[in-house]
Amino acid sequence: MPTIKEIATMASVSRSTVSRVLNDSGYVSDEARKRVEQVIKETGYMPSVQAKALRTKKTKVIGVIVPTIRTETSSRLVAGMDYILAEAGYQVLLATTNQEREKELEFLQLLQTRQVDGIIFAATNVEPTLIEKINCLSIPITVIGQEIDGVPNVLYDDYHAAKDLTQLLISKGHKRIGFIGVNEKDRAVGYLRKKAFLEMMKRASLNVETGWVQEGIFDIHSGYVATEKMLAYSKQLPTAIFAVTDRLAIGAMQFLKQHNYRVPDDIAVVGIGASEISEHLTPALTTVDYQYEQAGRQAAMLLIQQLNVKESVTKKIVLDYRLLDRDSV
Amino acid sequence: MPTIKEIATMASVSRSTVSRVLNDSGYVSDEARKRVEQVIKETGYMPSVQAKALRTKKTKVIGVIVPTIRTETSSRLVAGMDYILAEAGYQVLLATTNQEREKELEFLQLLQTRQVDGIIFAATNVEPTLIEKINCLSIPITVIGQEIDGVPNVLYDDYHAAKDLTQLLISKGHKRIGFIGVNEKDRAVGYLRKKAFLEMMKRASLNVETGWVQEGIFDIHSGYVATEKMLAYSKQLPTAIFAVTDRLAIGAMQFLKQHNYRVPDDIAVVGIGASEISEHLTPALTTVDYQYEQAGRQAAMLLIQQLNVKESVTKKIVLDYRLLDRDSV
DNA sequence: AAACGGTGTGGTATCGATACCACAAATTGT
DNA sequence: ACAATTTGTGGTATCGATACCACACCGTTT
Repeated sequence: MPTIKEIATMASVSRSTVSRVLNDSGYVSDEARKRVEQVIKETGYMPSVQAKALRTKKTKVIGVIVPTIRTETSSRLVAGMDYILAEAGYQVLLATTNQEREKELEFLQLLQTRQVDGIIFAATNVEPTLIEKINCLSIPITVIGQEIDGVPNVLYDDYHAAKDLTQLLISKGHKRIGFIGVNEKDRAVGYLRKKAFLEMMKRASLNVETGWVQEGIFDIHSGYVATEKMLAYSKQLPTAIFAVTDRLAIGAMQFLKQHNYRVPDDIAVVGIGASEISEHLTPALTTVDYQYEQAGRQAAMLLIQQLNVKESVTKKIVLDYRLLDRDSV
Repeated sequence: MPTIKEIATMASVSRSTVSRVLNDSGYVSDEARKRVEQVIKETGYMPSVQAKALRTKKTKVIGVIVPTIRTETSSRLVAGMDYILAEAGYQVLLATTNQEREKELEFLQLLQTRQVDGIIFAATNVEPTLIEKINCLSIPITVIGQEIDGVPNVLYDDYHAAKDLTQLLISKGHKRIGFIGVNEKDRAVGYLRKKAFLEMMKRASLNVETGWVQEGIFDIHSGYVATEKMLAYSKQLPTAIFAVTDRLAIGAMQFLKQHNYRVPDDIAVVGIGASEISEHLTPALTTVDYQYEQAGRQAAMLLIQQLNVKESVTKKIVLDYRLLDRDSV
């Protein structure tokens, strides 16, 4: 690959002129421009991204931090981001934390020294040190899925979605409803969804047995186990189970089917997430669609907006959700 | 962030000495080293990746080209790669092609000008122009999932896996077996799996009605539709369906259940891919586990190997697969 | 005719690091 | 004691681009 210097020599102009042609900046005579373009075409020259980045401090790369890329949620998020970012000429540099807190910090640092133009961060645990780090970051950032003050956020409306879903169960006549959650350190998925559930039950004056509240992690099997425990420890069996993710719901349904409970006739099940499989289950799972790809797009757009205006915006976007009332209730 | 020059001044040494400390190369007195390290610690200095890359031509970034990041297959692949690459100090720059051929070429070019240290390419269509481009690339590359001569490959054993799976169906007494494939331009998934199926049927002297052979794309719904067509156009109904991916198999099962065919009693179903959900379906899907994460790891390891020896290896790794004989047959 | 503003071009400094060489000082060998 | 290493350090060139300024050349304006 030739350098700009060689192109300049070949076209009998200075490097400056070649640069002007490349960036379409400043004055260049038609004649000079043509000569340069000709040489560029002949040689297939492409300017060195490294050199350009060093000089201009712009890399056209966006760092994306996600807990994992294996789950449908994350991969859809990233797909959505990538769609918008690619359109705007950016590429995605991926960083996966595997839920480890030190790694979140580490990657924020790493991406900064890599001089990415911006960061999109799908956080899980939001603790003070992390927030502090984010706030003193010199790069535009957008946080998705967890609320952090002072930075642009794209948020799911976990609270209201969970409320609506609980209300749906109640309105269909369920009075005994079990709950499968996750660790409450995850404020959005763990804390807010549970809070909404409990509040709605209280408002409807419905009792929640302690055995009805179980906790899983993020995989299908833990939904299975949680359901097993729930049924074992209940004085009275619940008639419905609210699982905070589709995978947990799928695990629950699997356990129920295998133990000859009919869904939804004996026990109804709902999830959150609208995973691809959810509508192909029998019965089709009632769930909430957060439209993760859309969320990724929004986050990317919000970031690009910041990059363009060059001053930190602190907008919050609360995403819409759709209740998918299907056959499992 | 200070520069190496400032660190040098602060530690009363030259930039060269700081560089030597940073890279642990050449001779540096203990005393000088200590002073430099002290200043680095105090300032929190981190060398500019851009400048380093410009000088050394190494970016510590690996470009990964995949058709999409939304599917379980791809996301697992990438997760596997990321695991190994992160361990070796590389980061992943993502490029998704959405199956568009021009984009595959475009990204190969783009990644090259970005001076990534290596490329991992999960190709789909392998046509001459692409192969040519790959062969004249100046960067180490590893291709995964499709066989291309002259470059290191990580391959699934599509042919034998499909044969084994067909054999399994035959050995369980099935004589009328339907097939749901994908476009044969995809040599691995479309062509090889079909070839293996047809050969095994022929070898067992089993007839394959034309209506029994259907084609879908890569989503669940197309498996549903293909099954619908298959049953509509069959003179005699098949007793088993071989779908070349799990998603197609899931679509098939969904259609069958909804139309009151029992799986596997009336019609058995098998897939390929061992998607997470496959074991949680009722009945649990018989499928082939390609261990995509493992595949991603292998590809990453193969690439790193090339980077280390600095000469192009042309090794081929054919991955092992596991037949998961579950309840859908 | 002098002054002026718009065009077009080249030269030089710079971004922040490493490579490489020159050279001084310390150590070793004979 | 002197040459030959080994060790330690700094200076300069370079990677490949852009930023910015200086200047030359025009045609207008006063």
